[in-house]
Amino acid sequence: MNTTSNSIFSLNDSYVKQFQDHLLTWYDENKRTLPWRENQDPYRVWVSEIMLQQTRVDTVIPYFERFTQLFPTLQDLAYADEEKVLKAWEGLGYYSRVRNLQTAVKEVCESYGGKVPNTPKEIAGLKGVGPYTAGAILSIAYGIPEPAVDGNVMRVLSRILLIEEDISKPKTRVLFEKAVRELISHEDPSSFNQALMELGALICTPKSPACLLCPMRELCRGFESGRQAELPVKLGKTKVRKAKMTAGVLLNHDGEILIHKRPSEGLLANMWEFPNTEYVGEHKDAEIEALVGYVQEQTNFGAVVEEKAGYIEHVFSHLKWEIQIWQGKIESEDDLEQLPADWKWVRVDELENYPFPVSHQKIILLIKEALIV
DNA sequence: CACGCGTGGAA
DNA sequence: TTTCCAAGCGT
Repeated sequence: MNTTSNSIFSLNDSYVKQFQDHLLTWYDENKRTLPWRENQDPYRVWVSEIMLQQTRVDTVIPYFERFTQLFPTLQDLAYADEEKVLKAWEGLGYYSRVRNLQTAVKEVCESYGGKVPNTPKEIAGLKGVGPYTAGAILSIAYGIPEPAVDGNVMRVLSRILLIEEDISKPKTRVLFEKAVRELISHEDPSSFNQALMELGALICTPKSPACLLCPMRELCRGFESGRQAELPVKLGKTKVRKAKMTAGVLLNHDGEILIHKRPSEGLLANMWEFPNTEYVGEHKDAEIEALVGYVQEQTNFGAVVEEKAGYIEHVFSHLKWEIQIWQGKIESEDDLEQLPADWKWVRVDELENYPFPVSHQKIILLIKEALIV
């Protein structure tokens, strides 16, 4: 047996075996019952992994239940109307995830006979499937010993192995993948990868980790040196740009509201919204002028703004919208049916049929509470 | 590589 | 209230 150092992490066979035993035993006794753990259906595993990207488990659970009920199989999703798919994702954020997912399952139907591929190269080639998700599907659905390195894994391993590389650097992930390749159980790669993440979620949390409850404590170099709270090293900055927005709830003669479908790329792609634009200036004249000008440009309609209907703030990961909301109407003798593509007149009770981002759901709430429509 | 891309929870 | 996120990926 090789009992000497066999890696850049100085992991000998004995350490690796203990690592696996402690981790897998703890996982077996403490893992949560989650809807995507009911079986190993690659499609369901895939959906869950996409939903869980940058999103909390508690948030995902109801979405996963509803989504898999609406689209039980890969084929159901592949052939579904994109609007229905976005509606099922409404409120979950990062909407390109689900459009990429649908693109990818179509690809699986066309190129892989409807069966999710099980090789790293093929699966990583699918839209929206990066290094983490590829490893997660391969290990969890197919039992293949590939690393699945997410934020949890980097946090947990940075502490246990005392790795001080900056985890905000993309290159650092590769280092952790090397570590996982040396540690991963070949008997149960699925449980091993999930256990690392589960430990990160339940014990080895970002702030004040529960080291006294941790099954890995005696194997943890971070704990041993009392430096677990300093890890992982994560540099980088958070700057949120503020944008002053003006939005309109604009009615036609039939009391219908004007809405717009956003472009297919960029922020909130393909989601619906009320006509809005960024403005410069301090006073209400600037807000009204910007809004009316935007509507004129886009639809060729003349809007008449009547009164302030409210104010809403909405914070994105990288942007803050400060939205002034105006109520008004479209004054046009022209044929109101001549709407440009991606614009629509809808009744209040029809709004629920369209996918709106949360920022504009707040406007819908204002309409239902305050406006007479 | 750096940045854009949502949302709601926790401290 | 402010900060930092939470099972990342595309460009």
